[in-house]
Amino acid sequence: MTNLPSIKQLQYLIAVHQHQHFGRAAEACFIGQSTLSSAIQTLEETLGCQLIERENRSLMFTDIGEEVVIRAKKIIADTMSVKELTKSYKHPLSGKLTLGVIPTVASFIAAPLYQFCLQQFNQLQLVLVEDTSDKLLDKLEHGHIDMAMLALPYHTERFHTQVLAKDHFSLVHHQDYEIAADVSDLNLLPDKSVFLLEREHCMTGHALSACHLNRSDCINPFEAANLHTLLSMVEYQNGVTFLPQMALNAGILQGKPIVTNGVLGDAYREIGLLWRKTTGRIHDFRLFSEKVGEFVNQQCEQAKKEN
Amino acid sequence: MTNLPSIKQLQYLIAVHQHQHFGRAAEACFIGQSTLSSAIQTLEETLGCQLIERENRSLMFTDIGEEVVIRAKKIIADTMSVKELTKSYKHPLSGKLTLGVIPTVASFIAAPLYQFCLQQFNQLQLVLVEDTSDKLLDKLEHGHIDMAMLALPYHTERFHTQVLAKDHFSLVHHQDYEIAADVSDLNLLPDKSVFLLEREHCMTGHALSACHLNRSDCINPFEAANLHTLLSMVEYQNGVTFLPQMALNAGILQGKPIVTNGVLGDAYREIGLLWRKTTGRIHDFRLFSEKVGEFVNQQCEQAKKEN
DNA sequence: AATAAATGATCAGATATTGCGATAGATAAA
DNA sequence: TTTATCTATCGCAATATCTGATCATTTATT
Repeated sequence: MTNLPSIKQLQYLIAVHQHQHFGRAAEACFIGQSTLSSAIQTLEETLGCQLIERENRSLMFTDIGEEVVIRAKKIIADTMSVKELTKSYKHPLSGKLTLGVIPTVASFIAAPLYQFCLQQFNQLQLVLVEDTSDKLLDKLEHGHIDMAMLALPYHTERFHTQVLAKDHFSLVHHQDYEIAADVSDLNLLPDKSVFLLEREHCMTGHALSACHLNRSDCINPFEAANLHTLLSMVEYQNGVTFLPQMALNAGILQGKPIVTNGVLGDAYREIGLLWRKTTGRIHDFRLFSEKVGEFVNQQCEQAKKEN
Repeated sequence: MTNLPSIKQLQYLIAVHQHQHFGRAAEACFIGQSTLSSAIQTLEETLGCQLIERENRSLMFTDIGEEVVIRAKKIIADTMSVKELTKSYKHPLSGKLTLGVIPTVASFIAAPLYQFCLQQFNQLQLVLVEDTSDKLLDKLEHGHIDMAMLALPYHTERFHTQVLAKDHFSLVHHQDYEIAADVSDLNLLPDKSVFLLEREHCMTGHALSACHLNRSDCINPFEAANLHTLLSMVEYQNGVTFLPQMALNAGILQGKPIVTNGVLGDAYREIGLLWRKTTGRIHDFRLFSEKVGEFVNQQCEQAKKEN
């Protein structure tokens, strides 16, 4: 058996790297400075090379030291995930779970989702975070959130993706606005009559591709930052836009002189849950996505036979 | 600081999993049986759940135990790679290095490459292994070989790929075989006049795509398993085939009544080195690929102004 | 049924590792 | 020079790891 570095040694090394200071690192690890000093020395011995250059009053990690720190971090993270794994096995869906949700979903289901989880998982302390898709993926990668709920398709190989539900788009317009009864090809809509969210918004892309909108002339250059601004434009400028079923079910049109023109056949976005592939709480997440999947499906349900 | 499982405990757990037997596992770890027994118990305690069901005369890993073993293996591998990393830093390119090479490369450069490495890296004990691309990637994944040299493009995201050199294809044919002086479009060659290796062979694909051969009629249905069989067919059946520069430079046509029709403009395969992304010998491999890259380039060099 | 072999758990005691506190040594700041 | 800061070192204590002998249980053999 080869003599490998120990978990503790790696933890201590990481601490020194974080604090760039032996004393403070030792404090953070709840051990004495001397202990840490000798631990690092032993580690350097087993690895057969210097990791840290101790100078007058400052530290300096060697190239190889930096590389070792990177790998050590991964090893520690993996080891902690083993503990998480066994813990979530013993106490399913307990403790804190931080879920990131994109705005065009959170607006409509954050509150009922929170209520739902409170009932379903009474051991769980759910924390919701609202942000854009990009930001959420960043947070997910860095461990600031445990899972992300966003609209698919969204290109990412980095994480495990679990599809929960289809959320169909409907065409909506002012109740007085006359529109051809049969709008099979949406590209035939009048010039500048289609209002959308800002271009960077993932829902804009989803609406465009799901509705096969390729004639840019019919799209109004105005870019809304949120759905309510968008709706007010549609209301006053007598245009049209696309709303996901989830928004309609949440009553976004209530009290407004805007009506839906019915669901558009195969135009939909998908709601999905993402998590880190290396997570230790895989059981938790599977269980969570199963239950929440049912809930989200319900939120996206199309009213049967509604005239 | 949370109480994490130790590296040793994980190693012992893996040993028990491998041997499915406490006694033999202990032996393999060079520790007493009692030590191992208590180590596993301590591990189960820190993880808070049972990993192994000890029965009458047999072992049985629990579901969670199996999962822990999988993750433990990764942690141990990563930890060992840290040791490798520092070792290769102290003694660059020393010890054993096992390199897999595909047949259509190995045939021509295995011997001179071995000689080259003997001179360049006198601390290195190079072991060459010849096998097909697929098999080599399998071996690479399972750690049976350290690097693989194969012909690109070859689709794989699993490994780091380092391109070494372009190896151009030339059209060759029997010296008495008349061929249009200007064969700009190879699809115009006579029916069944093009001989190739078997369909599964990566060089077949590379030749086809590099030479933009899309008219299947001109390809002879015979499939050769190696280049020498292929050449004998070309020789006796008066057909043509494509050979990489590497083969020509190695003198494969010497003594044969076969001549080259000159290099085909942009028709080439690339020779590349692949290694596991998580390797600890990254410095070694970079150094190796740099030097060997020069060597392979030389082996693929096209004779200037040769008439 | 009696006996032997196999296997993992347990215990006391040895050894190794990890920990602490005090202090030394070296350097920079006052 | 004095003081403050910082890591290394040393003796010693606590803890973890390891060993060898032994136990309890089950299975195979006689």
